[in-house]
Amino acid sequence: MTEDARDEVDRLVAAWRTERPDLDVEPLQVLSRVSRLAKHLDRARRAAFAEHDLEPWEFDVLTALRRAGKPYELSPGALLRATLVTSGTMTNRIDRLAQAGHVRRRPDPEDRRGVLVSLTETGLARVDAAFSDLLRREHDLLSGLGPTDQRALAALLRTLLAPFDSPP
Amino acid sequence: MTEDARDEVDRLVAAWRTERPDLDVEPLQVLSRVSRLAKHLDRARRAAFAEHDLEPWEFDVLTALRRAGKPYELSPGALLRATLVTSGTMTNRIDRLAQAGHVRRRPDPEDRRGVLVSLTETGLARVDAAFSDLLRREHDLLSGLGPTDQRALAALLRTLLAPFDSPP
DNA sequence: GAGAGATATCTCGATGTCAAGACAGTACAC
DNA sequence: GTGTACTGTCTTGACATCGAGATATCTCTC
Repeated sequence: MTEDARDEVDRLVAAWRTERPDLDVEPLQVLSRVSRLAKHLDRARRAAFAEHDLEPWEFDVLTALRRAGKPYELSPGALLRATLVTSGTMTNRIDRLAQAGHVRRRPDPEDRRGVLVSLTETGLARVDAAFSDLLRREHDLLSGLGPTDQRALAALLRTLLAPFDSPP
Repeated sequence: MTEDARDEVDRLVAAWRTERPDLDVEPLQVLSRVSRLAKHLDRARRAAFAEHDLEPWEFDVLTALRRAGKPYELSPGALLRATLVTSGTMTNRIDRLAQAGHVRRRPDPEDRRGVLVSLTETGLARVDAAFSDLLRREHDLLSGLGPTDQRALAALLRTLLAPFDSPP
């Protein structure tokens, strides 16, 4: 391979090697790329959702409900675990989604502390359209890698992610 | 390998397959993992920097200056390109870093619109200590992968990142 | 069945970010 | 040289997030 496709992180690593030759900066090759890629993905997602009048945070909540299957209903607690945000943030998100008419809140009949949040018709339609669109764009972003490479990449990332998702 | 190490994304993909069997959700195997991993990394970094009394955003700016080499000086414009934030954010960051005594601002003698930002002694010491610490922790995060896997992962990520870093 | 601790949700204040625009200075063509 | 477009930095207002704490309810032990 004539992999001369240097990216921003290659330049960053080279700079560190000059400035701090005493340190092993190899971890940056992986982890800086993960962070930078995530930042670019956020921007791409924002652009994709704009066509459906959705913010990324709205999409995150709506897809969690959509994935739950009928009746598309989850507790705020389940939602915050799915989206990695704090409880205060989730309360705020649900408030605004309810105001926009995308979700509906009702008291949990089984637990009087609890609440259940469910998709409305318009919320369901909106998230389905946005999700199809997102997948189309993500497919394009990955077009630089063949199916084998994609699977290899997914497997490597899974290894890194596992300790976070299932704490020891 | 008994690769049964299902993570949160495997569950997410399985749920989508059930709910939207009409869609090809393979891209999520890669891109959802990138986003989720980045979120976990942010938290880990925040914890690491807390010991050095630095916020992640402070670290980002200080390392950009550190990497520049002596005299550790860059313009705000160069800094915002290095950190992927907007100009308003960078002005705010420099203000607070200057107030904290980590950087210093001076007018650019070559361009009267411009400003140059440089590390102070304490800024330099702080960033060097925090960076060593960060690398130690990142090294541990990657301990689940051998050197070959790490290189493979880095190469695959580079391919995805290249189109963003060097727009065609 | 009473009490202690855990759990679920919400409230509130502080903060970092962005987007849009203001302003000063520079560069280049004519 | 003058005018126009561009560049670099800063200002402002809106907003989403977090963290800590408040409140209500549940659960488990004795």
